[in-house]
Amino acid sequence: MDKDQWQDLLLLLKTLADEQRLTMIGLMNDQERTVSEMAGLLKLTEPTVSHHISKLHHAGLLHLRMEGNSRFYRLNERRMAKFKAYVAEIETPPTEVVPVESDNAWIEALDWASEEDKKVLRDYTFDGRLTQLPTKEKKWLTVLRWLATRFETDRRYTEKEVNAVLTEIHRDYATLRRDLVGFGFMARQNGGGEYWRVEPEEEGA
Amino acid sequence: MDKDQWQDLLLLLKTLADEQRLTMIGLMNDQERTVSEMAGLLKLTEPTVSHHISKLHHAGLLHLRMEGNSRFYRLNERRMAKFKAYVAEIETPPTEVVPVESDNAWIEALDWASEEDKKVLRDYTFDGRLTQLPTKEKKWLTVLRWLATRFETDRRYTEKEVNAVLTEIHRDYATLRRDLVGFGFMARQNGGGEYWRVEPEEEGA
DNA sequence: CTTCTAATTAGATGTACGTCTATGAACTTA
DNA sequence: TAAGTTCATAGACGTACATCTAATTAGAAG
Repeated sequence: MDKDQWQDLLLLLKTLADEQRLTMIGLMNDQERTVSEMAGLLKLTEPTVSHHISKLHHAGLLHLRMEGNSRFYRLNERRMAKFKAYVAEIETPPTEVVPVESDNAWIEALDWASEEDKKVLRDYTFDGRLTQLPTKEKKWLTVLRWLATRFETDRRYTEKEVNAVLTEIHRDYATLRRDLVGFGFMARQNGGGEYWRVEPEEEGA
Repeated sequence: MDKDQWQDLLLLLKTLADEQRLTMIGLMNDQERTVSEMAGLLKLTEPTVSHHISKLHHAGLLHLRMEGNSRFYRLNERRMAKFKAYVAEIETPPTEVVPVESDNAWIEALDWASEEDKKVLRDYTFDGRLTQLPTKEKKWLTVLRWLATRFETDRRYTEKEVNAVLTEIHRDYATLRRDLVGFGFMARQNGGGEYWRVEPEEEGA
């Protein structure tokens, strides 16, 4: 278990370690529920349920379908499965030793990258950081695709969290963030500053 | 998952949903650790570590071996396995419907009880509560053995929690508690008011 | 008995967060 | 446009709790 996964596990634990939210998980299992419906069942006010929903949603645990005035939430089973997988190896230490990725070894380990992609990454990175932003769109897309993999799927990030991850890659995190969204690697919620990773073949079901 | 197990899961989630404690779990996996040792590794003061230890211990997640001035803690793997089993069915609702155990059906379901034991329980209980405390020691032991099963193994209870469970069985919870300890069905920590269930064949490993 | 060591307990402090009321935003329907 | 519905957001309030310093217990060693 690497450090990011361990932080992700921690997020999930904190999110689920609440009586009301754990109950809601049960309510939304195999069934769509609206906020007002759960407020009635749990005997809480709607804003309170809304608060819990936002926590669960931010942790990627919910699917949302909007229809008319109502928002139908239901459990994201893929995400729950991930949580269970984490818990299965929960004793594994956070692995304090970060391998430092001395050179470009990590590039070879990328299973999605073609030889051409790998060459681009070798050319434009040093020790895991971008040294320059490619201007050719094709190369830029390769870089963005790699950037996207730095984010967990099925999890919501605040803008601050996104920036924190991207700053590790390049000073100009704003450009990276904008194009990740612009080219469809990440999505952003209409109102708030919430982001999540999108995969081309995802959510098709 | 019944209501007690669900509350137990909640306790474990709350206990584990903390960065320091999750790290400690890693440190104590397959290895004994002392408080001062972990305080050094985590860069926390000893009282702080002690605080976290007590939470983990209360949740039954630790084994303790005392030697000289030091206390060696290590992970209780059986308890972690229980947690994992809970998580595996985490979506299962709390099962709000308590079957009410209309009559004595629950007695038949006790796998440890002989026919003689069952007769004692039928005679001295009504709707799951003790109607009278047997004076004959043999019958009393049967009752105590049953009472012990109302507690989770591998978990620590405060005196208040013990009383809460026992009050459901009989007004005179103090007598029940005293004899549970006196006859070796439960153990109590020397100083504080912490209790845990002991099984004759437990901890022998 | 005294001194040292290891850990817990007591008490204080600041932060995180669950819950509420009040308000605003987005959409539907008349 | 106006009125109604559903939910989210803002802000306030109180409790829970992670952490610290200081004091206390319990055992070991002198």
